[in-house]
Amino acid sequence: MSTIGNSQKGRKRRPRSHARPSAAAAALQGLRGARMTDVANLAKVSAMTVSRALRHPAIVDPETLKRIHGAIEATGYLPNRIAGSLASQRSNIVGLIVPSLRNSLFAETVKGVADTLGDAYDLLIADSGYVLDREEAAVAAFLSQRVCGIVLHNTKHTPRTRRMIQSAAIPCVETGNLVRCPIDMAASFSNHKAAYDMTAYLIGKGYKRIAFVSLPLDDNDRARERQSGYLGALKAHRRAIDRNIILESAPGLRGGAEALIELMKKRPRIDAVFLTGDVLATGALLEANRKGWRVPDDIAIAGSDDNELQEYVSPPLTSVRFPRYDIGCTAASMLLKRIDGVPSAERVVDLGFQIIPRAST
Amino acid sequence: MSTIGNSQKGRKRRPRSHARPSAAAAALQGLRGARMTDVANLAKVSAMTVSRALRHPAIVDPETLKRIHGAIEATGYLPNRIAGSLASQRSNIVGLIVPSLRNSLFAETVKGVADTLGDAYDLLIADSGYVLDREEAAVAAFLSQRVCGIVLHNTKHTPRTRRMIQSAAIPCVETGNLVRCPIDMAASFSNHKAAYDMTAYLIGKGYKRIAFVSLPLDDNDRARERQSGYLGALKAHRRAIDRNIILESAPGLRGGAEALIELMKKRPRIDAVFLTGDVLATGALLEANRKGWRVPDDIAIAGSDDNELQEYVSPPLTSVRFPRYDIGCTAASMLLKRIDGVPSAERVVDLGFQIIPRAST
DNA sequence: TTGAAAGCGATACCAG
DNA sequence: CTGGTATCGCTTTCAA
Repeated sequence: MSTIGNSQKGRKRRPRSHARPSAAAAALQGLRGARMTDVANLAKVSAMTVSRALRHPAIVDPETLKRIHGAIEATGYLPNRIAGSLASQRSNIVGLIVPSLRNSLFAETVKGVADTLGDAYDLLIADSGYVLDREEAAVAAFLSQRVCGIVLHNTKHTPRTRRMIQSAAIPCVETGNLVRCPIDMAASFSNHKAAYDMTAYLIGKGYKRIAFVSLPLDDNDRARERQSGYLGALKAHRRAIDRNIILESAPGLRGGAEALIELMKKRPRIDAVFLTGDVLATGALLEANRKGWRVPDDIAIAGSDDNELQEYVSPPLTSVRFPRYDIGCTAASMLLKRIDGVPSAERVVDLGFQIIPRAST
Repeated sequence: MSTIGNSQKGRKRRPRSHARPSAAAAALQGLRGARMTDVANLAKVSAMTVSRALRHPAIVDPETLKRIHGAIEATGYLPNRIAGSLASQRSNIVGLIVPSLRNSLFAETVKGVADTLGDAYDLLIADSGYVLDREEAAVAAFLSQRVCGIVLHNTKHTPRTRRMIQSAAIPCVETGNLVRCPIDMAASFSNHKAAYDMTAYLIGKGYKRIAFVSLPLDDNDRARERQSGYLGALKAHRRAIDRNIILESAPGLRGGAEALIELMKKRPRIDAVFLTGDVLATGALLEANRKGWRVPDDIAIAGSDDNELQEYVSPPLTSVRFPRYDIGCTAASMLLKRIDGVPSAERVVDLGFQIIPRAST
C-alpha cells in the first residue's frame, strides 16, 4: 500500500538479460525504450487501446485519444514495427534491387519509387552489381526481412530468384525492360523498340553506315534488347549488317570516347553512331569536339537516356528519353494497389519513350 | 494410431485467421512459408537446434547439420528475421538518409556504405529532400523499424532528431561535413577548408576578382560552410569582399549557366568564378563555350566535386575532389565496429579532399 | 551437443 | 468504445 505511486504496474518482468543501458537513466529521461504497455499504463488504458489510437484513431474516444497522445509524448514512445509486423504478419518495407547504385539512371527510378511510397512504407535497397547471383542473394535477404513487395530492375533472373518470389507470393514489379512474362508485374518501356526507332530515325535522316555501341551484353538483357532493335531496323530497311561497326564498350565517358576513336580509325566511312547506355554518347561527342571532328557533318552521334547534359553539350545530342522517374512511380503504385487488394488492371505497363531530335544528327 | 505418417506434429495450430493462400498448394509445393519448426520436424530435431545450425554451425553435430540443411532445402525455408529480431532485440538493418536520391554525388556514398555493409546487413534508404523536418520523419521511421545504426548526410538537424537518436542509443555517423559536435560520430571532410583552399589557390594563380556561386544556403550546412571558407580566404589575403559577386544558384547545368551569365552581365570585370555544388561549374563552362567566352583567358572557372565529366570537358575543369565513396565505407565500418562492440578509436574522422588543377584556371 | 520453457512487443479476435 | 487472451516465429536461458 505504498503511496509513492502506481508505477509498479508499468515496469515489471524483463527477466532475460538484455541489459538496457541503465534503467535509472531511462527513468530520468522518461524516454529510452518505452513500450506500448508503458504508454497504456500512463494513459490508464489497455495496450490494445493504444494500438487502436495509433492505427484507427477514428474509433477511439477523443478524450482517450488525447490522454494517449499525451502519454506518447511524455514517454517518447516510438512504435516497434518489428513486433507489429510479426503480430500482424505484414510489413511496411519495400525492397528494391538495382544493377548499380552509382549509376544516376537508376537514381531516377529509385526516387520515383521512394516518392510514391510516401511515409507509410520504408525502402530497402540493394545493388546487384549486374550479377544475377547477387540479385538472388539480395532477394533472399529481402524475403527474410519479409518485405511486402519487391521492385527489380533486372528482367533476367536465376531460376531460384523467380521461384523464391513466386513462393513468397508477394507483389513484384520488374522495371528494366518490358517483358512478356514477368515474374509478377512489369512497368517499363521496350528497349528493343527504342533502339529500333532510333535506328530507323537515323536511316530516315539519310545516314548510310550507322554504327552501334552498347554496354557489354553479358547478363544485361537491356543491352541485348537494344542491339536486337538496332539489327531489326537495319534488316527492315534492307541495310547490310557489318559486325565490325557493332561494339560493346566499357562504361563511362571514356568508354564512349574510346569507342568513337576505334570506329573512326577502323571504318572512316561510317557516317553515324548510335551509342546507347550509360554516358557513352556524351563521351563520344566530347571526344569528337576535342579531335575537331565535326558533328554531324563528319559523323552524326545519337544517344539514349536523355538528360540535361545531352541537351547542354555542343551540339546538343539527339537522344531517346526514357520515363525513368515515372517508371519508379508506376512500379510503386502497382505494388501498393496489390498490397491494398485493389483488383489489378494490367500486369504489364508500357510507359513508352520519346525520340528527341537535336543538332547532333 | 494412424500409420499415415507423423506429419501431425508439423502442422497444427494457426487458429487466427491469417488465411494462408491454400494450405493444400503449400503442401504440394512444400515451399510456401515454412517455419523453423517445420524444418526442425523434418530434420527430427528441435527448433533450437535449427536456430543454432544457422547461427553457430560450429557447435552443432555435423550429421545433424547435414539433416537440417537437407530439410531447409526441402522446405525452401527462409528465416524470418522479423521474428528473429524481435526475439534477439537486435536488427541487421542500417538506415541511411540523403538529401536527394537523384543526385549522383550521394550515390557514391550510398555505394560505399552498401559495399562495406556486405551481405550481413540490409540498407534502408530515405530522402530528406533537403528539409530538416523530413529528415526527422525519416529518423522516426527508421527507429520504429529498429535499425541497428544510422548514417546521415546532413549535419544540421532538428532538436528532436538529435534527441531521438541519442535516446535510442544506436550508433550514428554524419557524413556531409566535418562537424565538431556530432550526434555520435562523423566521417567527412571540411567543406570550409575545401572552399578556403580553392579560393586561396585561385588567388595564388593571380586572379583578382573571384566570384563565388553555391546552392542556396538555406537549411544547407555544406553550402554555408563553403561560402564561409571562400570569405575566410579572401579575408586572410586582404581581398575586398563584394556581395554582388556572391550568388546562390538553382541546381543543375542550367543553374550554373545562368549564374555565369548573370555575373558576366553585372560585373564584367571578374576574372574568375568558383562554383561549388551540384554540376554548377560544368554548366558554367559549357555556357562559356557556347557564348564564345575563352576559359581561362576571359574568365577562369573552378568547380568542386570532381568527376569524370569535369575532366572530359574542354578545357578540363580545375576542381576539388571529395572522397565520397571512402566516406561511405568509413561511415559503415565505424557503425559496424560499434555494433560489434569494438572500442571506438576516434569519433570524428577527416577524410580530406584534393585540389585538382586543370586548364580552366 | 541438444531440448523445454519463457519471453520479445505488438495485433487479431472476441467478449463486454 | 474498451479490454483480455492467445498468438506471430524466433532466441535466450537453463537444464539435461
